[in-house]
Amino acid sequence: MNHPIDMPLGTKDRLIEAAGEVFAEKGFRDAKVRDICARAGANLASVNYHFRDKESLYAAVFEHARRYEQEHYPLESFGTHGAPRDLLAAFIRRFCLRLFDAGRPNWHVKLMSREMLEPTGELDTTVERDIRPTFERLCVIVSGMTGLPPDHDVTRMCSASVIGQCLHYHHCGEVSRRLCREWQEADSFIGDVARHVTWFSTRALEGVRSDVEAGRLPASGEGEARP
Amino acid sequence: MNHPIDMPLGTKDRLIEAAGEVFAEKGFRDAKVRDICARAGANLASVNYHFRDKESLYAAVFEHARRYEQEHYPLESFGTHGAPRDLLAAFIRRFCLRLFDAGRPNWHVKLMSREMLEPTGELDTTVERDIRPTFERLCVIVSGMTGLPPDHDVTRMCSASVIGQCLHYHHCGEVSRRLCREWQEADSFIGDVARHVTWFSTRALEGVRSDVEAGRLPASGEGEARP
DNA sequence: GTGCGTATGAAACATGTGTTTGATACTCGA
DNA sequence: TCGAGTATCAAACACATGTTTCATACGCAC
Repeated sequence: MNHPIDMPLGTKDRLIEAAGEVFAEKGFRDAKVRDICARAGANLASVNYHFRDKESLYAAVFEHARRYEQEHYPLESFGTHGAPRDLLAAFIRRFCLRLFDAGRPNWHVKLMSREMLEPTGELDTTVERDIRPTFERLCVIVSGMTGLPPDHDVTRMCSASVIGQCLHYHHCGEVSRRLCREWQEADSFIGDVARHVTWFSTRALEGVRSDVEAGRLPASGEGEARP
Repeated sequence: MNHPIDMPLGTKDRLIEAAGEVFAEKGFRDAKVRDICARAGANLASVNYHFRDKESLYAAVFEHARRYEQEHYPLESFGTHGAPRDLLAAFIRRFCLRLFDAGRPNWHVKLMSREMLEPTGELDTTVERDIRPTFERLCVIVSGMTGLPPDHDVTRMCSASVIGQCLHYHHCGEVSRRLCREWQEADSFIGDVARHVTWFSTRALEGVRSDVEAGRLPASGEGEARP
């Protein structure tokens, strides 16, 4: 039976929450059903009762995470009015919040990182339902700054540069924690990252725009990559 | 007994090679000793004979990878002469080659990605021996472009922006493969990425420099992060 | 050839772990 | 109160997988 709203969470939901944490921490294989059940305060058999097996639980966790993200951080539904650089700043700030806001279930992004390293079917679903619309939205914003169409290769790679900078602090968090301990520990961490990425990217895109207007597009595909 | 040079590789070395591949593909836990031995064409017991156990094999794989990287892609030993922007371009190209050059054991970077998600002791060693000197080297180059000291927060975050862009195509390779299939498949992929990151970052750093010279440093640590 | 250290082989062992089972308790409508 | 559907529980099961064992083969000094 479905659980009533505003109740201390039924077993099924507690399992999803606990599973999310454990899957994010340990990965699918290393996550032990016994551990999940213990954290959820549920019996060992409950996973196989409420979900069919461990794998279906994994899928349920992803479904849950996707719904949560879209409800709380709807990145694709940005207003389209305003100066491109303001839109960019707002986008980056929202994106960083989504990445680092520890307010609520903070394991969503880590789960995604794992999927990227070793994709299962869940990645495809998430890309189409979540990532692609977000990325397209960013491309439109960046397009407004470069003066090139949203589907132009340069626009898309510039958008990837923006995303990449933000994600870096997440993916390589363990490394940068070791390189510059102070950063991550600062209360203003999220704001600092967002502000820096905005600054760096804005200046970059201004430079790109003037290059574009001067007709200085880089010739791509030339074989001069190797030293 | 140690194996003579230029021989078809002894069991111990074949095990390391095979283990590297499997660990990178599946992660430590999912990697099965039976699978590793099969790929190495060795007996099941050989892992426990040549190394003590699976974990020591993992350590040996990392040791091997670190040595290989330092021999083949010594990033920290760059020349310091030349215009900063040329040094930056060279650094980025070398770094991208190191990330994507499929020429030889291509599993090193993937192993590192896994360590970042879920650090074991190996990450610490690699950070100190490999990553930190590389990063410091980049900071000096970037410092030459911003006009700020190498250990200045702005310089370090700008360096992180450069690294982040490059790593993005690796960490999120599976995603960008789904978003823009053509990119990854192009022969010129490595060159394209390097060229774009260089372009984007150079323009950004020029902008940063003029902001710095005009005294327009962003006030950090302000509480204006949340919307 | 004999003997010793090293390496490989096939099989057995031990344990961690996902899943199933059958019993028991709880909820709610008739 | 009864009974059916639902949920929880402890125990057992089944299998994958890291490790060990012991037998055998190889290489080399004497």
